[in-house]
Amino acid sequence: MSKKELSKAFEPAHAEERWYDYWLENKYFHAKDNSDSPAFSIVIPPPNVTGMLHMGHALNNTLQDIIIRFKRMQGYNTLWMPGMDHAGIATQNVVEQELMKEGLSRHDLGRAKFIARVWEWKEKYGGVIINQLKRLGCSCDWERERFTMDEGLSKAVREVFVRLYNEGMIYQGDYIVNWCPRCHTAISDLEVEFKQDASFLWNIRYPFADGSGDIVVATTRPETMLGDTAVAVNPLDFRYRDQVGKFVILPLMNKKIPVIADDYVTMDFGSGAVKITPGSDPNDFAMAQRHQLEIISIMDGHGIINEYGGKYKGQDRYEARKNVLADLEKGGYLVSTEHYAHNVGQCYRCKTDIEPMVSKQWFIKIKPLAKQAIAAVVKDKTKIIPKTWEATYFDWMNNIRDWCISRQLWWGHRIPVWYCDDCDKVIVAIEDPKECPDCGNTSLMQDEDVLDTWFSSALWPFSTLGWPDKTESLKTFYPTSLLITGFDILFFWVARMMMMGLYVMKDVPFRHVYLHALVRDEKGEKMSKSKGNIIDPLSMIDQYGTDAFRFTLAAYTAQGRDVRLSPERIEGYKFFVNKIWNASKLTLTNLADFDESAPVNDSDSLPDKWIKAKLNETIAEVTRGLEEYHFNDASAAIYHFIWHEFCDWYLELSKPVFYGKASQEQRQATQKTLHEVFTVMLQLLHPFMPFVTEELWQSLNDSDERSIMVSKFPVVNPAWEDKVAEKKMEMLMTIITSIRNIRGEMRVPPSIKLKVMVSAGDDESGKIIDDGKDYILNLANLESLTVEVGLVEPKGVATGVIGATRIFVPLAGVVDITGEKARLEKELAKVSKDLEQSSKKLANRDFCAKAAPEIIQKEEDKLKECQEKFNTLENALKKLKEISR
RNA sequence: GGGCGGGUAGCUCAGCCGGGAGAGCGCCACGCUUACACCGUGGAUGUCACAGGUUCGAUCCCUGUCCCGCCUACCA
Repeated sequence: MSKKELSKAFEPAHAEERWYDYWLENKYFHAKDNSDSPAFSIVIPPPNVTGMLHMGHALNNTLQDIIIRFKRMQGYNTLWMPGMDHAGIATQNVVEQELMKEGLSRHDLGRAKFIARVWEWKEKYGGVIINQLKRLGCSCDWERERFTMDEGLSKAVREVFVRLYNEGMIYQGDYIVNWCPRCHTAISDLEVEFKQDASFLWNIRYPFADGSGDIVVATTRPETMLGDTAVAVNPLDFRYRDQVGKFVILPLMNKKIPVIADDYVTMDFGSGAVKITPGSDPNDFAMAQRHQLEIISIMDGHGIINEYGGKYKGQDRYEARKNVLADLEKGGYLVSTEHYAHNVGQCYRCKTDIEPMVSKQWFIKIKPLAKQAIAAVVKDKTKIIPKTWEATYFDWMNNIRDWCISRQLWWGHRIPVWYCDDCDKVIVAIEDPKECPDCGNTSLMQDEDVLDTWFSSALWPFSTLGWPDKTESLKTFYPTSLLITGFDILFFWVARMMMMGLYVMKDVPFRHVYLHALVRDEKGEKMSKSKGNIIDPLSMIDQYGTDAFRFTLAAYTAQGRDVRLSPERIEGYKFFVNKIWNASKLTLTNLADFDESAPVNDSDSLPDKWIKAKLNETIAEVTRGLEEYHFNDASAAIYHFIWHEFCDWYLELSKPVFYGKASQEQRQATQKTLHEVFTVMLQLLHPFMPFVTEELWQSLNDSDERSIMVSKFPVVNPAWEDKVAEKKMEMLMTIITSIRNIRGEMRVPPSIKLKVMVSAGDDESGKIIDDGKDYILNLANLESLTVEVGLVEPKGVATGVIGATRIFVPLAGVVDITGEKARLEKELAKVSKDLEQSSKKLANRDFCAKAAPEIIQKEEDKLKECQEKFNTLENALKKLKEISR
C-alpha cells in the first residue's frame, strides 16, 4: 500500500471545491428522518434573501458547522436545516429601487404584479448567500432548504395566525405605533433604534382661557403642539393645584384645552407642566386613554401635516417645526430656547426618524406567551449559554409589550383576514374563503397588511420540519438540540421562537441556545461600510483558505467576548495550516511502507507511549471544549498538540527510528503509533478545518475509507494513559531544554557538538536519563553524554540545575567563561528571590498553623529545592571565579 | 435612569473551586541541521486599573472609585 505524495504546499482553492463536491455527491450532509442513531439538529438562523455573507454570518455559520461536524462524527443522526428569510422591508426596498430606475413605483404595477416581480428578483439574485455558505464549508442538508415565503411555511403562518386569533390572542385596534414615514409602515418597538441628538428644548407659554396668566410647557417637538389636547401637571404639585380643571388657549390653533392632573408628570422637570399630544407621543396617548382626552393625528403617513394642523397643512414635519417656532416667537409665546440632548427613535432599516402615529394595527397579546417562555428557561428546559444572557432574557420577557405584527407592505405573508362587503363580517381562515358564511356574499376584501417577517421566523424551528403536517422530520428533530446565533437577535428571534414553539408545539424549540458575540475589527470597532473597516469573508477565504479562516474565528470565540479580527491573525493560522501540511509530508514519507493490516505490536518506546498519552489528553480537551461551547479552548488544545507536541517533539524524537539503525520491528511499531496519532489528530481537527483534513485523510488512507467527515470522532483510549511515560519524557525534555539553553545563552554555534555530563540525583532517575540518552544526544546536538549518580562538579563547566539533576557542559575550547558567569548570576538572582519568598512564608507562624497541610508540604519542598539549586549555582560560580583568576 | 460585561506582557486575550502570573502574535539573539524560513532553537517583558476590607495568604472573594464597551428605558 502506498500513500500519495503531497505537493509542496497546500492549495486551498483546489481542495475546497473538490471535497465539497465530493461530500455533496455522497450525500454526507443529508439527515435521515428515520434512524437508529440519536438525533441532533440545528436550524440555521435564516439569512435575508437579499443578504451577502458578512463576518457575522461567517462566524455564526462556522460555529454551527463545527458543532454539526463534531456531532455527526460522534454518530448522531445530524440535521443542519438551512434556509432563507424573505426579509419584508429589505426585499421590498430592493425591488422598489430597481423599479425606480425604470421610472416606476410599486403602485404603477399594482400589488399582484409587484409581488410577481419580487419573486422574479428572488429567483434571479436572491440567495447568493447560500453559495457563499458553501464556500465556508457548511454541511447543511441542502435537500431540505426552505424559504419563509414558500408554500409550506406560508401554510404554517396562516395556521398559527388563525389559532392565535381564535383563542383571543390576536386583536386589532387603533393604537399608537412606531411609524416609518419613509418605509410607510408600522414597525415594532424592537425595530426602533434610539440615537442621541443634540437639539433644543423649547419653552412655550400657554395662556389661561380666563385671562389669569399662563402656564409654561417644554417640548422637543414644537410642531406637535398643533395636536395638543391637554396640559398635564402632577396632582401633588401645589404650584398648579388651583389650575387643574381650568382651560388654556392653545396658541396658533386658538383652541381651548384642559389642564389635567396625572402622576406621570415629573414635578422637577422644567416648569412641571407638560403639553399632551396623544396623536404623536406614546405616553401622551396612554394618558389620553386614562383621561378620555381627544386624540388628534396631525400628520399623514408621509410625515406631512394634514388638515388638523390648520394653516400648516401640506408642510413636512421639519418645515412645520420651523414655521411653528417662528409664529410662536412672533406671537410672544416662545419663552426660551435651551440646548438639549435627547434620544430620537429611528427606523432600523432606513434611519428615518420614527413618527409615533395612531393607526389600525394587529397585535399579539404577548404576556401569556412570555410567561411560558420564562418558565421554560427557569426550569432549564432551554439552556441559554453563556448564562449571563438569561438575566437579559428574563428582564425583557418580564417587561414585554404587545407585539405589533401588521406591516403596511406588499411583500410578505398577507394577513388571513377578510371583510364582507355587505355585512362587515370579519372572516379569519386558513383557506381563502369564497363567500361570507353569514350572508353568502362573494364580495370579500382581504386585509391589506402583511405580517412582520419575524412572525414567520418565529415558527422556523417547526415550520421548516413540515408543520402543520405531522411529519417524520418533526417527530425526529423537534425540539431541536441547539441554536447558535448572535446575541443581537435574542429578542427579535430567539425569544419569539421560544414563545411560538411553546404555544404551538407545547415544547421548547431548542434545548440549548448558544449566543455568540459580534465580530469587530482589530481596534474593537464595529465593522461598517461607512467606517470602511469591513473585512470581507470571501476575500479572506480567497487569500488564506477556508480552513485558516474558520480556525481563526473559532480560536477567537471566547464566551462573552467580541471577536476582534484582522487579516494578520488569519494569516497566522494559514501558517498553522502550512505547518500541518509539512508535518504531514514527513509523516506520509515515514509511513510509505507501512501496512495497516499487518499485525504489529504496540510500541513500547518512550516517545510513542508519551505522544499517545498526550493525544489522549487532547482528545479530552477538544471534546470538552466543544461540548461546552468553549471554541477557543478546543482550538487551542488541538493547536498546541499539533505544533508543540507532535511537531516539536514527537516527529523529532522518531526521526532516528526512520533514519537510523532501528530494528524492523521497532520501525513498524513506531509507524503504527505515527499512523494512529496522525489519524486521530486529523479527526480532532476536522470540525475546524474540514478541507485540509479531508485532503490529508484521503492521502493517508486506503480508498475504502470514504471520508473523514463520516469517520468516528476520537474518544479517550484508557490504554493510552501513561503517567509514568509522561513523567519520564518530561524529565528528558527539561534536560534537553536546559542544554539548549546553555547553548543559546553561551552562543555555542550549531556546528559544535558538545560533550555533556549529567549527574543524577538517584539510581532511578539515572536510569531514565541513561535510557533516553539517544534522544538527548540527537535533540541537544551532543557528541557524547555520560550519566552518573552523584557526580562531583568538574572544573570549567557550565552548570544547569533541574531538581536533583545537575548538567555539566565543559566549556574548554568552546567559549570563554565570562558568559557563563553572567548566566549563572542571572539564574542565581532568580533563585534567591524565590528562596526569600518561600522562607518568609514558612517563617510565618500563622501560615504554618492555618494553611492546609499539603500546601505547607509543597512550600517546604520548594524551599528545599531552591536551597539546593542556590547552593549548586553558587558553588559553580565560585569555581568559575577560581579558574578565571 | 436601570442592567450586564470588561480593565492581566507592546498587541489580542486565557487564567474553573483563593496557595509560586500564562498562551498566541510581536520583539531580541543565533541558525537555510535531509517536513516546514509560512521554519527551528534560545531569550526578554507584568504595582494583574485604583483605594480599602476579609484571610496565614487575594489577579481571583467583598465594598467603594475611575475608565472602556454593550444592552435597556416614556422624563416632556
